[in-house]
Amino acid sequence: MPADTKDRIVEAGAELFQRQGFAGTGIKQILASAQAPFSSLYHFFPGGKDELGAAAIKVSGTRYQQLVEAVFDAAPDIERGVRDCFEGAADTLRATDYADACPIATVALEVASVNEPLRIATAEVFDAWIVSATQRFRAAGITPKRSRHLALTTIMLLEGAFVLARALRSTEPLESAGATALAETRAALAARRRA
Amino acid sequence: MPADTKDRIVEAGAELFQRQGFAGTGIKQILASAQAPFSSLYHFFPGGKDELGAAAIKVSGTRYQQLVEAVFDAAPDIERGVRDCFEGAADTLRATDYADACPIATVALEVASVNEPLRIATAEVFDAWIVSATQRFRAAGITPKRSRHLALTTIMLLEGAFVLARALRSTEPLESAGATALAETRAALAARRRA
DNA sequence: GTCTATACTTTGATAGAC
DNA sequence: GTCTATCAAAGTATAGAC
Repeated sequence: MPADTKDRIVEAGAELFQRQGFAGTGIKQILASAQAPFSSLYHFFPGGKDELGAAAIKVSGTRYQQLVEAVFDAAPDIERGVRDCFEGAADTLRATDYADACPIATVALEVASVNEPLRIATAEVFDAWIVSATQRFRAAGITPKRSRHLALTTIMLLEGAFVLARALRSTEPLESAGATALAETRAALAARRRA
Repeated sequence: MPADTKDRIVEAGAELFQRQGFAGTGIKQILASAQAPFSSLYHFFPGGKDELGAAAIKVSGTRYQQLVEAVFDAAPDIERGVRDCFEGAADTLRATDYADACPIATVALEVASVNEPLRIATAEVFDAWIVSATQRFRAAGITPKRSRHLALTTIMLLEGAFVLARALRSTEPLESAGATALAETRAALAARRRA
């Protein structure tokens, strides 16, 4: 629960953008949800909706990364970490009636070709995720090149599973994606042992 | 090049929805792009924007499936078909300045939690894709269960790669996803041979 | 089927008092 | 920092003549 007004606005924006998209969410709805006065938007964000959007992307993208890293840190090994990520994502989807998946994917697709500043904001988040995951695999002894490939694959499987899961209202995609991510991780670990 | 007015409207809507999303595209923009009179929208689509959206999802989703099936039909074997799909998608992304990826993913994420009729329209398209890909793998001798898993994995890798590629303005994700899809396909084919 | 005109709502954004 | 009032523009949708 954020303390000051600015934080409440960013949090409310992040949540609504995640569920309804950027264009589909009005700033009045955000301020009402944040229980903040209307004028405070332009007080804290002179750049208006776009500036708020960039802040929301950064905050929710960073928080999701921390969440995933916490899952990996809590797991006994990296294979379990991968598995727990997909299972946790499936749990969240079910618990939120298939509303909460990736915090920025919807906005990323919306803005990719029409709003360059926001596109860059989403790119920076994805970049950070890739770097973080790559580092995690490298720490497990996988080669740098293969670690990046595995990081990309894991993230793409998760993002693709989110698209299908939300549309189909099923966690079958998450289970399938998790199994593939696990198989790829094991293959990379096996290659490491052979080296 | 569609002949009559209704087709032009659907085509224009499909293209704009794909690139800018559903909420981010106005019906006036669609009609202007289709060079159609404003009143004809409600003549052909009494249900307004939502009905047009459902028609656009169905048309572009079906066409994309046919495109992919044509790629597989033209390939000498299923492994090459998988590879050609990802390479073709990468070519299209580069050729369109990272605008044309999945025709319905943006809309699917936007509407999943806020517009049930459109969510169902996207689900029907994804379902058809999954069934089509599953059948394709089964025809190659892979078991039904594993064929569905492989179909889901392939589609998810493509969708996830589209998200990252458009945000990062890079085809690296497509290359990585294609390599993983190919590896999974080969593993499934190898398991078939052992049976 | 198409044309013009328009109703109504919501949008993002601003001004000025307090 | 917040309040009220308000703006112009864009949004969807409808009516009625032709």
